[in-house]
This record gives sequence, structure tokens and C-alpha cells, in this order.
Amino acid sequence: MSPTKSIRELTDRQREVLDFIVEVLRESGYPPTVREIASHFGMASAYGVQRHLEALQKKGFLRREAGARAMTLAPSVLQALEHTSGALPMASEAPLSATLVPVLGRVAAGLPITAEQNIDEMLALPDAWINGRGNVYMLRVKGDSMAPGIEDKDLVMVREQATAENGALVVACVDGEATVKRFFREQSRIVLRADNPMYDDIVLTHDFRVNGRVIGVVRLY
Amino acid sequence: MSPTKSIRELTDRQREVLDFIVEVLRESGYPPTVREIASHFGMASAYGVQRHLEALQKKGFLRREAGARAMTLAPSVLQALEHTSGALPMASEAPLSATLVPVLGRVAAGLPITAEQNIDEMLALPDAWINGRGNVYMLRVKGDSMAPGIEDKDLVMVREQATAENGALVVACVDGEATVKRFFREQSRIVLRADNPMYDDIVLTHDFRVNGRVIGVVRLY
DNA sequence: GTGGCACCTGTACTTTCGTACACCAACCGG
DNA sequence: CCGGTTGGTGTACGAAAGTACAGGTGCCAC
Repeated sequence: MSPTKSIRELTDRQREVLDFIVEVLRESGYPPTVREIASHFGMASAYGVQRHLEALQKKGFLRREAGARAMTLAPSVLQALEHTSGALPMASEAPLSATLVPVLGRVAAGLPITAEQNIDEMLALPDAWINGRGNVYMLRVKGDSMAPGIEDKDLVMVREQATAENGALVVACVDGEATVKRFFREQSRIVLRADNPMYDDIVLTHDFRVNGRVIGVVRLY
Repeated sequence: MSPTKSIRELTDRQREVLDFIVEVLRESGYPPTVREIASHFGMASAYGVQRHLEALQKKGFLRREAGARAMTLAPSVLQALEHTSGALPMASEAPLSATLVPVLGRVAAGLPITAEQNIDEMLALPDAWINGRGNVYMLRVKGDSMAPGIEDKDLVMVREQATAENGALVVACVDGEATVKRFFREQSRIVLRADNPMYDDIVLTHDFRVNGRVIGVVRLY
């Protein structure tokens, strides 16, 4: 078992792959291709690597775009590397008891909400705020529909979960936009209600899934 | 063929191509493809670029290997870049390191508020939230006098400062207890007002000092 | 003019790369 | 026992990339 626990967990193999990418980046100045990675690990198929890359991407360590070698290390990884520069990084200890949490920007419809494309930045938050709460991400709130508890531009901490009790603050995707509302399940419909009475209820009857539950709010003046 | 054409000379176009490669390398962390370069310059054919790359290679500015994007800047170019501008190897975005901030518990009268005796715990918060804001500490709010903006048990981020504009959220010590209120300076007295109308103003006439200004609120559910 | 040069187009070819599907095997918790 | 996660093979295919050749155009010096 790897001693690293602070960062969102990577498999041993995934970490090896990430390290190799860093190594190649250091030595050649550009990232390896999928098959180059595979052959480095003696793997016969590119698809194994492909899936590791997808995992790294989903966990926020890697960014990829279409095209050959079109991958970048996430800013968080780069940051860690600068501190532990020199030989093989093996960032065993992040600063302190901090956990990396992704901050989502515009949420693309259809994608899993924590898809890499949606991640704006990563923040290191105290373990005590995050740990034991499952998969946590943050979301920047737009609009004052939840005022006065949550204001425009607040950051909300969200724990990914698909269910919620009535009245809970949830994040849901409506019309391809992530929105924070209060959740009420009635007989055959779901009501998403704003705290701000200026806003109307959103009533949903067909397929709908809660994305997460708000577990915290951060407001910076 | 001018026999003594200094080898290290680039044509204007070659220089432009080289600059673009550097630019892409900076922004994305990996080099562009031949066609990406072509389309950036509005060129319809990849071969034009191809020849520029060959020229750059022959003149020692670029190294290439087989494969997509498999090019590196020559060490000499890298060195030159380090002098003129910042490091380029990898794209860097948001800072991610964390700063330790003390969380104050019971505030002992007479002591400076951030005295060690008052510190309950330390939290690692993102640099972006703290940096450039001076001396920052956190305080756990007791009571609902500032509801609905600030609730019981919220954490407030406080920047130490002795002055404040009228209406600002400040931390002040009253009766040996740290309290969060809105600050108003009138002719000869200071008024500390709660947002919650259930609470009366606190009026102070004698020596009084603001301890800090609230620059953030964190609420964990 | 007449070449030479730098620059670009159009088209075409081969290789490589990313991605995907089906399937296998080990492990682990309920 | 089963199902989920993790890591891997073999094969396949379309898209993208590097490469190449045969031109075309403007500019400058001879």
C-alpha cells in the first residue's frame, strides 16, 4: 500500500504511469504517446495505458486533448514537481494535511460532472474538511438564487451523491448548467426550490439525477 | 550561393515559426504538429511548414525525431529563453500550495489575539485565499448575531488590521470575547451592530481597537 | 530577361496514434 | 457464490500526422 493518502487516490500502476510521463517530459520535452508508455511497461496493448490515462484524467492529474501526445500535467502535479524537483519525484507528501479538490467551472452537459474538461483549478483544502466525506468537489455559484445563505460567486463544497433528503441543498444539472437548489421529492415529481423567493420552483418529472449535496460554503470578500 | 552565409541566420518566416513553437510549448506543454503550425499562419499546406522545420533543424535550432510532435528546442534556444523570459518547459497555471492559518478558540483578554494560547488548531488553506492579504487568522463564530450572512459555528477568515471603513465586518474584543459585528464610527463613539435585528447595538465610547476585518466565511454543514 | 531564392499550394502516400470492443485473469468485500 | 474494480491481451479502424513531389508566385541580382 502506498503511503500517500492525501491526494485523491491513485492506483500504484496509475502512479507509475504518471511518473513515466513526467520522466519523458523531463528528458525529451514532449509527452510520450500511448504506445510508447505501453512498451515502456512491457505491455503489448495500448488500451491498458489508455484506461490508465483516462483514470488519471478523471482524477485531475492529467489534461488531454485530441491528438498525438496531446497531454499536459495538471497544474497541481507541476506544482508538486517544482518542490520535489531533482530525481524521480514520488510526491509522497503533499504540503500537509491538505487534500486536492477540483473546482468546476462551466459544466459541460452529458459529461460526468467531474470530467477533466470541467475542472477549472485545484485547491488544497484541509483534510478535516474533506476526509470521510466521499468524493468532494467545489463549484462556483452563479447568481443569487440561494441568497442570503449562498451568494453570487461563493464557492460551494459538494459531496458527490445521487440521493438527498427533502430540503437538502443539492447540486443538479438543469439544461446543461450546474445549479444549487433545495431538493424536494414529491409523489411523482422533483421540485428544486431557490431560497430566494424571487425565483420560481423548478419542477421536474422525468429522468433526473442529483449530482451532489452541498456540504460547505466559502465566501471570500 | 553566397559561400559565407552565416549558418545561424534565420529568415523572418523561420523566426516566426520558431516563436510560435515556443509559444505553444509555453501554453500547452507540448509542441504543435506541423499542420497546427500551418493553420496558425493561415497556410493551406503542411509542406511549407515542413520545410521551415527542416531549415530550423539544419540550422541547429530544433531537434526532431520520428513521430507526432516529436520536436524539441535546442539547448541553446532554451538557454536564451531563460534569460529573456521565464522558464518554459511546462505550462503552469494556478498556484496550489497551502498556507497555514491559525484558528482561534477562546480569546484570552489582554493577550494579542493571535497569541499561542488562543490557537485551537492550524488549517492549511489555499495560498490564493490568503496571499497578499496580510496577517490572516480564522475565528469560529458563536451565536447568530450576524445571521443570515454568518451563522453559528461558521469560520470567518480575518485579516488583522486596526482600522475599518463604516459598515465593514470586523472582529473586535468586547468583554474579553472576540465578536464579529459591523463597524460604524460616529462622532465620538463606536457602534458595533449585528446584522440580526434581534440584537442590540453595542456602543463603545472609550478606548477600543478593531482587531481585524472579515475577508471570508466558511460554513461546513 | 533569366536564373536563384524564399514561400506557399494541392495532392497523395505511408505510418502512427488514439480509441474502441471483446475477452481474460486476479483480487476483494459482502 | 457473486459482482465490482483493476490490469491486461489481441485486434481493428478512422483520423491525424509526417513526408514527399510537382508545380506556382513574387522578388532580387545579375
